[in-house]
Amino acid sequence: MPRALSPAEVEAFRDRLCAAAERLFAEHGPQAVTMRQLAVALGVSPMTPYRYFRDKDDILAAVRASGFERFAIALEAAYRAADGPLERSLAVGRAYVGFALKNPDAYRLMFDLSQPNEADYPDLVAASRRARDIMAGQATGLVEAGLIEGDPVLVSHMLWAALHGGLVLQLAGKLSPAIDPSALRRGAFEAIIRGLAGRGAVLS
Amino acid sequence: MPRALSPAEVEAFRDRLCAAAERLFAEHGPQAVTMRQLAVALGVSPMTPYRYFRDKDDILAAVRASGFERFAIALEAAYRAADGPLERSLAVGRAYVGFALKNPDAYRLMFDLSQPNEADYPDLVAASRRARDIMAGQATGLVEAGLIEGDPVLVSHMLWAALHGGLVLQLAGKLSPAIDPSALRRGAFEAIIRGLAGRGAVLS
DNA sequence: CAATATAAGTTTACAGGGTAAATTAAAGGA
DNA sequence: TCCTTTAATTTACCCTGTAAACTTATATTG
Repeated sequence: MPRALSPAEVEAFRDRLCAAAERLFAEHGPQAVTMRQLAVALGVSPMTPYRYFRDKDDILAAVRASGFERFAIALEAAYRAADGPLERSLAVGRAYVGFALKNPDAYRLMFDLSQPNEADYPDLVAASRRARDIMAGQATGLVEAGLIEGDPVLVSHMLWAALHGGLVLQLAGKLSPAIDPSALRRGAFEAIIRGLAGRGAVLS
Repeated sequence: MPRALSPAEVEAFRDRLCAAAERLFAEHGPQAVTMRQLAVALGVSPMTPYRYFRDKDDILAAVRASGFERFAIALEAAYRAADGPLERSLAVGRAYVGFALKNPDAYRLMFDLSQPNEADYPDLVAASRRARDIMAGQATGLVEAGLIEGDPVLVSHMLWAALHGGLVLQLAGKLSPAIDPSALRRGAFEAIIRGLAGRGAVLS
């Protein structure tokens, strides 16, 4: 049905395609998310997606962007719901771990090292930055309250590294004995925040 | 020249092939390490590698295993050269970061989440375990010396997570402003060890 | 020494991948 | 009505990984 195709329709198609990609990814693994499989999932010919995305990398970037979007929303909600810097940090940490464990495939893809550099995908950069800003805000709160001493940016990086590193090693099966996921969610990583914020940690 | 082919010759071919794979990986990216490219790099026909490896995943597993081998050797050297638990942990941490920054491609591949599960590759499991054991030994030292309180396994996981998370976020370009690599090597991450071991950190 | 078995290596072939180019079909404006 | 525009499909190409058949050269055996 040529002629036109409103921005809303374009957006709708892109969303449907991203959703299909996420489903394929989650249900049949990374090697199953192929142009042709995506096409059949949408009941469309193999070349149709190219009207809406530059190429396959562009599609995967959109999927990652949508993941970061939902991720940022979850972190923001936790941030706003808690009050007091320490409580906020703990809540954000819980939300972070919760998201990763509830959406392991999305989280994997979002931080996959073999993915092309995100700099070429503005939407992805924006969504990614949104999540990073919450991490920075939470860390700044800890520093301003005197719970941790040091550069807020560095503190943010450290806490993020601790969370991400633990999750990624767990998801990769490198930790042995493996960590009980429910223990993770309950707050094994809170130990780091509490440990550092507990008194006088100085990061420089 | 059929008949025979000593174990040493087999090992030599496998090593040459792994080396070629690492070079392709480092010089032209992951998508360039293809069976046919590997074959031309060795001056051999495309099917010849299949005499020495089950399939492509088997080759990549061997490359990862050799990476973990060199990684473990570096950590062990640092571990032995230092004396005193804190010094040992700091030395191992420095060696860890040094290896990752000097061999970013190897490190990426070793911890790539989209790689098939390592459980199917005994050599990889062994090499991986060797590295993990050093991390565990170093953490146990900290706990036994009373520098950190808690389960040594958990302490090991936490420190490993902090190191790995920071490196991986850095390699993925997620940290902004990016960390100066030389600062990383000089010991930005020592802050975590020192912070935790500084006095009375309790991890549980 | 000649014949054969065996194993290293190559050639050929195929299914499935991403995507460029040509083609078709449907709708709005003249 | 016809023509332009554009969504969508069809076709085609080259590149993957790898199975199967074939070639070639030695080591063993008669």
